[in-house]
Amino acid sequence: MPEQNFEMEHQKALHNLKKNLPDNEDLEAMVNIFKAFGDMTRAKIIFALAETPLSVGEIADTLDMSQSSISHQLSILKGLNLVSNARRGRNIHYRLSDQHIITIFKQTQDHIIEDENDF
Amino acid sequence: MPEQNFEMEHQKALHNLKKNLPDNEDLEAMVNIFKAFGDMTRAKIIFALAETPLSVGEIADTLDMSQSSISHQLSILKGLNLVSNARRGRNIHYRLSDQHIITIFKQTQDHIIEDENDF
DNA sequence: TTCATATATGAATGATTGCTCATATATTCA
DNA sequence: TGAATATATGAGCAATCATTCATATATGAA
Repeated sequence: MPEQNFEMEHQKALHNLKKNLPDNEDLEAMVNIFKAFGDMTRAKIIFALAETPLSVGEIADTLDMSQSSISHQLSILKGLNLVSNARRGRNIHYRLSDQHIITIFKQTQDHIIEDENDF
Repeated sequence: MPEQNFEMEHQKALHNLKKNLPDNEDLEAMVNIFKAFGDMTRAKIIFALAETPLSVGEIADTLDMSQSSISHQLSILKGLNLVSNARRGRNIHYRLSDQHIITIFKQTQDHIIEDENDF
């Protein structure tokens, strides 16, 4: 009876579930990154930096937001090693730490597009 | 002088930045998904559902959390089409809407691993 | 050194959010 | 139908968070 096989498989999966979950530390690292992505300002900063390195002021101008706000958000992104910075003349230029970051955004965009096709 | 070329390229990139950013609607959709991923409870739910479909009660037991809390979080995930549900006998089973979701998590895990190697 | 500019930072505040508790709804079973 | 079980939902509360405002720090120019 296939119905019972399904049930048995399910029970087995259920039993192993808890120990198959990533440990809290790893999960927390991931969740923190998603949290960083889950804010309009930071997402815009990331997309902007995907095009070219930018100074704090340039980002503030582009996004039409205060210097302070951008600086605060950059320090969060930096704390998570999502961006790095370097002085360039009078300014400090920020850049994405690695290309993975923009890939994750693109992947998510794909998910949304796929999703829209369902309707 | 290569320094000036750099500066000119930068000015050009800066000028085009604003109109190259994704429009707000698209960005908001992405940000909402990241927001959903950016919470330990929901992340755990997603990892659990990546293994097998589960009822609300099974998730609550596995994560050692209240039924109400899990139900609330599931409704958020469902609102974003990240999970779907179907009654199965007395219970309601939830499953991931598509496989993209777990790919995004794995991609992020890769980012973290790469990051750790830098130290 | 002094002034001007660019960035960082701390405190305060309003908004968002995750959980709990109580309760409503819905389905199965007897 | 009535009781039991599974899930959903609304209000309330504490915690988190993004922005602002004021100010500190740091660099470059004169």
